[in-house]
Amino acid sequence: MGRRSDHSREELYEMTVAAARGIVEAHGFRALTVRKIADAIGYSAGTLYNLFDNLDDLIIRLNGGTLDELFDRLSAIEGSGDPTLDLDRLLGAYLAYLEAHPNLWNLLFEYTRPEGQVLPQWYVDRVANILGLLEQALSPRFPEDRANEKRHAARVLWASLHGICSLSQAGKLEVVTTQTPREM
Amino acid sequence: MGRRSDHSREELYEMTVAAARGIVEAHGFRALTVRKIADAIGYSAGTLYNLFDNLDDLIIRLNGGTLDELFDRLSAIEGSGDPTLDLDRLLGAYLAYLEAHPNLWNLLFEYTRPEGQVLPQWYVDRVANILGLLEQALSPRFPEDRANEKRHAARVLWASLHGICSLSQAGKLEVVTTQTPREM
DNA sequence: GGACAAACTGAACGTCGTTCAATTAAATAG
DNA sequence: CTATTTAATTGAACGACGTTCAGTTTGTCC
Repeated sequence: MGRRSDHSREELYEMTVAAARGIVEAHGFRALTVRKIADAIGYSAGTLYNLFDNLDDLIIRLNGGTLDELFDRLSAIEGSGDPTLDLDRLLGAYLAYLEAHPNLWNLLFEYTRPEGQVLPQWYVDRVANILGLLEQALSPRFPEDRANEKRHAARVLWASLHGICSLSQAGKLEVVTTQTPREM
Repeated sequence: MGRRSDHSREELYEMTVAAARGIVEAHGFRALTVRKIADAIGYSAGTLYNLFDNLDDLIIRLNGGTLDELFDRLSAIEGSGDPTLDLDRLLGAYLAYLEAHPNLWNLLFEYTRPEGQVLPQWYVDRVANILGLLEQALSPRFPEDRANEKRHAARVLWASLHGICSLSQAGKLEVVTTQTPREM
């Protein structure tokens, strides 16, 4: 079969990412294969290589969308100026997203790139944007000339939270503790 | 080729785990395949299935050895009774091990089991033993009737540290911060 | 209407984890 | 010492994976 005109390039791109997302949400990231995505959208596997460099690229685009969604949820929270309260709200929204889309969150962190590969700049920027929301909430605690310490604090906080969620999600803490991530 | 008597079953087991460890340390956990391990010890791939259920099983045994090594390093530290000092020493030993064997540490956490599979009890016990060392260092801070809170604190501490090391190791923080795990 | 370019496919390649009949050697029995 | 049983080892095979690409079909432009 040759050229088809069922969908534009952009439509195909959206369909592909949506199909990939559906597979991950339904069956976890181990179930995500090029052939299954192709089947889901009614095209052959080779076609996907017109749209993406490879599966790695596709996953990163999908993860980019997840980061966008996460940013939207977190940035929808209006700041009160009280760091304790704001951090609590951010945490709540973050955990709510994690609980609603555990497999997407999983793909975000458990999928690591082949060695030597670096994340594209646009991806790094989106992570930085989310960290920016954290910094904003922390602002009242830091004078303006200590922006570096604020950056630092936001990252330590983020990484620690990540550790709790990560181990909990992987079931590596459940066997030792019955606490939920929220309690921890 | 039929039965050989080059090595006993135990020797073969040790050789296999050692070969797997060598591959992971040298080339990362993505390079770990059954065929490469078999080549490294001069046997065929099928032979490994006499010793291990599957690659998953083999990896867990290897990780078990890593946990043992980690426990040995950490338990070699004699407690001073001062939690701050003891925790600092434990942290130092932990980070030293991580820096010395980054790929082994990687395999310990980045490798997640297929869905539905639970970790064997002996594996869970070894994790609990390491957490026990943390609890021991925390002891002076907690009265005896608050053992649960101590357990809790040890796990939050552990998970947070894990998050920092995990993101740093994966290069997901380097792009946003230049801090080393030790500083964080 | 003919030439060109883009999209799409099916088959193929090499690799992976895993299984298994066949083969060989050790262990045991008579 | 030989015959039989038992255990270890292999090579070939299976199905699935990511990826490539020659060949085919369709749209587009002059």
